[in-house]
Amino acid sequence: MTDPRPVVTRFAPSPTGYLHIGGARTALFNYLYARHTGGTFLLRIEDTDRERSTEAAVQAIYDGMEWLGLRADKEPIFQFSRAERHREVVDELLAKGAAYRDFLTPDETTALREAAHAEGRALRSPWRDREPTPDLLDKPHVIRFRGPLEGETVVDDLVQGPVRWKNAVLDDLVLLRSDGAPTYNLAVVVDDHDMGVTHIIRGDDHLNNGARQSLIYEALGWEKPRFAHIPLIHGSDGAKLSKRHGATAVGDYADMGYLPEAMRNYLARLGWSHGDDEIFSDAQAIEWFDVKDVGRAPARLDFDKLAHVNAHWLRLADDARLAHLVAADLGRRGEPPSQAQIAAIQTAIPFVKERAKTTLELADQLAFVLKARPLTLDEKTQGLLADAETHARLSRLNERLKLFASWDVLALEAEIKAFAESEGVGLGKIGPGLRGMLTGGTPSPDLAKTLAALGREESLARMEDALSSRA
RNA sequence: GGUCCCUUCGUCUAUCGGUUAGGACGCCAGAUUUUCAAUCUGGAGAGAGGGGUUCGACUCCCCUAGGGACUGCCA
Repeated sequence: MTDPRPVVTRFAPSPTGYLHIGGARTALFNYLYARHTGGTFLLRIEDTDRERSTEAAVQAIYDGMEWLGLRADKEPIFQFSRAERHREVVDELLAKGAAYRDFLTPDETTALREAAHAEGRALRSPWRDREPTPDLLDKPHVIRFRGPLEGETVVDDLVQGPVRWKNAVLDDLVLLRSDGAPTYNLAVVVDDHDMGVTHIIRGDDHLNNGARQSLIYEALGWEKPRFAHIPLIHGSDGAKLSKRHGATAVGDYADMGYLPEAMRNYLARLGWSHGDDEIFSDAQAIEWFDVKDVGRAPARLDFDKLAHVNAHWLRLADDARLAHLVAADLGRRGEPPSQAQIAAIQTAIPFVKERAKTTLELADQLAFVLKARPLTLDEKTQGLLADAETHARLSRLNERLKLFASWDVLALEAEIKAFAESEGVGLGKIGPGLRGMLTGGTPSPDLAKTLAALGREESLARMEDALSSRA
């Protein structure tokens, strides 16, 4: 019952589009399970559909997995390159009598299917029980699997539990097309077998295929892998994932300011749970993950929660790394930062990172840092400076700060408080004006942090700009 | 049409026959307050419907409804 073989999982996307979020999660689950069991995680590109497969899509898959940090343990396998081997297996099936040549034309097949459909039965070709004469062999034909007519097939799915089908309802699927190209269901079985895959974790849209594939394994006398059909992810509106939901490709999430480690955390939690744990590291995910704990109901994407998880990982992220990401975000926005601005971002990031949920928000929070001198002051600040008393007070603050050497948050905080006390006023008489001079009105962190983020030189310069701008 | 899968707060989920049905995000209120956030505290909020089984069902069984997948010489 228990499979003694070392665990081998695989992610097997077809290169016909982006790597979307659902596929990314499937890859994640395969990866986590392999890591959890000390097994191997493989990548197979299912490019047997020559019409729709593109190199760009293959690259998109690589890029997406790279960004998410999911590396396969071996070189990827391209399914199309194994067509010869697939045909070999079909010959074996033919020899065993587990497959047959079907000379029906596409039109005849369609007619037969419709008739069978109307009666609610599975399609059966008359060629299933007819021996072709030798001269017929040159004629175009497909090769179909000869499925059992009686009995039932049970797939003991790791997520869905035991699922059973009457064999009579499973039709004889095509193994080899009339042009000799192997089909998906055949190729999957052969490749998974040859790759030594022990656990097939994939979307539950493949659940029905599991029964058909199971039958092929049996016909070949091969040891079957365990299946785990995980529910699909839906968009935030409950509908199927589509471009309309804003982002389909995983790379889009990078552009929206999410961190890959946050993505892994959030995606793992979508459909899988380990008690009440919400925030967990990669190491914990690997330690805890088991396909048995994957739920059976489809889950929706929740961008608010993703943002919350992202905020957590953002705070833990390295400042230099965040500075690079913010710079990239700004570049994408058409506002590439100068070298000086990048340096300013670096020093300011520690003071604003707990205020942002994405690197995009981080870029917004840094807007006050990026402003060029002299700042344009908002009306509120202009009004404050127009008041002689306030102006005089802020000038005194400026003089005092000029003499203040230890430019760190705690010291600055104490200094501002001390100044307020010496002036005999509350912070309310100082804060708005100081902030206005420093930022021109753009939102910024606490005053001491704003001063620290700006740095001594820039802070004092901005103050002096403002104080002298009145005339 | 046929086959198969799914159904706990708005969302993600815990529960694995006995709980005031727990947590997280979001939401509302309050605290904090020098802007904007963040943070802290509190609150509202759920077992699709109907039958069984049982001393007792969110939990097991059946039916209905709703959602989804497959039904291809696509994957």
